[in-house]
Amino acid sequence: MNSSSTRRQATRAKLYEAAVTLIAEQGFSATTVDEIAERAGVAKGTVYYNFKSKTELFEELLRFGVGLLTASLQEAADEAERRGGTKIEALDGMIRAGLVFIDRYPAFTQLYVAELWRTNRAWQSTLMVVRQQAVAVVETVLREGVERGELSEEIDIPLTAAALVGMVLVAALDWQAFQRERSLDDVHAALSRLLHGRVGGC
Amino acid sequence: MNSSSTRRQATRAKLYEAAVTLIAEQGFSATTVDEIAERAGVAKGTVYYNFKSKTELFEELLRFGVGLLTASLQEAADEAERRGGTKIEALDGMIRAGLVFIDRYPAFTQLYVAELWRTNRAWQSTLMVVRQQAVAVVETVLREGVERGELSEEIDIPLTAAALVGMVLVAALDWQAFQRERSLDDVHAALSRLLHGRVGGC
DNA sequence: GCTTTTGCACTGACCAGTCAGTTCAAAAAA
DNA sequence: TTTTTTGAACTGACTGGTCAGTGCAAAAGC
Repeated sequence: MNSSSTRRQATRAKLYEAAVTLIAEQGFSATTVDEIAERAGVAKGTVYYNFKSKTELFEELLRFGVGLLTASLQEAADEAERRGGTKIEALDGMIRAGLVFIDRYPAFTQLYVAELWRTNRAWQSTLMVVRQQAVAVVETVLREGVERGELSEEIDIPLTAAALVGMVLVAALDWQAFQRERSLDDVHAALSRLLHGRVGGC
Repeated sequence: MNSSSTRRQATRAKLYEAAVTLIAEQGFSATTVDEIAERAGVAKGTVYYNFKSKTELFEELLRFGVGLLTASLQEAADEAERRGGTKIEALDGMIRAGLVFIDRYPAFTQLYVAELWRTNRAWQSTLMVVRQQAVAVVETVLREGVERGELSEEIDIPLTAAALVGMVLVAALDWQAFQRERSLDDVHAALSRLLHGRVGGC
């Protein structure tokens, strides 16, 4: 049972890997199950042995990917806490963690952004849940920062969290798509400056 | 001749209107030409009488929409200039203009974000051009701000522009999708605070 | 001896694009 | 003025192709 379930896990991983790239490039509807199977080096029947449908494969992929992102944001936040840093430092660390994630899994990020605000889709509810997990990590850090008096009491936590996530997401995707020559440190520096309010004179 | 060309324009407008909503909701591939025609109250043949293909309809829609956005950003920048405001004030006005645009055309914004970072798509080149127009407006204001000494010389213009655009885009879409109860002023205030660096103590 | 994977033929729904034909307002003819 | 003609705009049934999902017997792995 144990060895056979790792075997299943391996084919699932191959299918995720294949699906994420294809769907990021072409979108969900334009990507065929035959393509996914071929890219994964697996028979079409295997896709349906492992997943109920194309949609279910995609939903599990979303859960899987956002799980990774959330964990890595949380880890960055905990790391700052452990070192006794400020919450601004924690946010800075999370920006970097976000960039590293996007750098490693650009296709997933692309796909996530493309699907997030669609309405009337089968996986809408899955996305809502999964988005909330990720944003909640940022909101928590903001809330703790306000409580400790490190952040202004007047900030609007949900909106600021959304704006910060957006800033990182879009800057990173733009970097990947249109400004490949820049280093991760360049991007991090630019975002960090914005976070610290060092754009205007101040 | 005159009345017939306005008739054409009217059907084209109806088709844009129908297509933008459907594609924003479902994506390009998942939206059928039959659906677009039905929503527009027009026969399928009419779509093909007015546009070479489904893709061409979509490309013209992109050009049309980003044209509107660029114009409204530029207008906000000019308005600040006319009043002799600082470049930070200009950026603030552009943030508001962006929010107003997204509030009025949420479907278009959704669709733009969903398609922007896809690779291997037929309209890729159209999108590149059109994105550059929009980002260039922001970059110009940043550059002028640095020249005048109002903004730090150390900011990275292309990356900061991308980050600002992303901040507005994502915060606004999140507002529309998940935080409907907030007012445009709330969202503007939150973003403005981030722009002015009033999140941390400073 | 189970679970898992393969290979492949098949079905039925769906859909982009076509095309022969219709509509109608305005120009030309009577 | 009335009648006829013209052609741009529009219509919707139809076609050829594509694709999600099925079924199943045989092989491979554990």
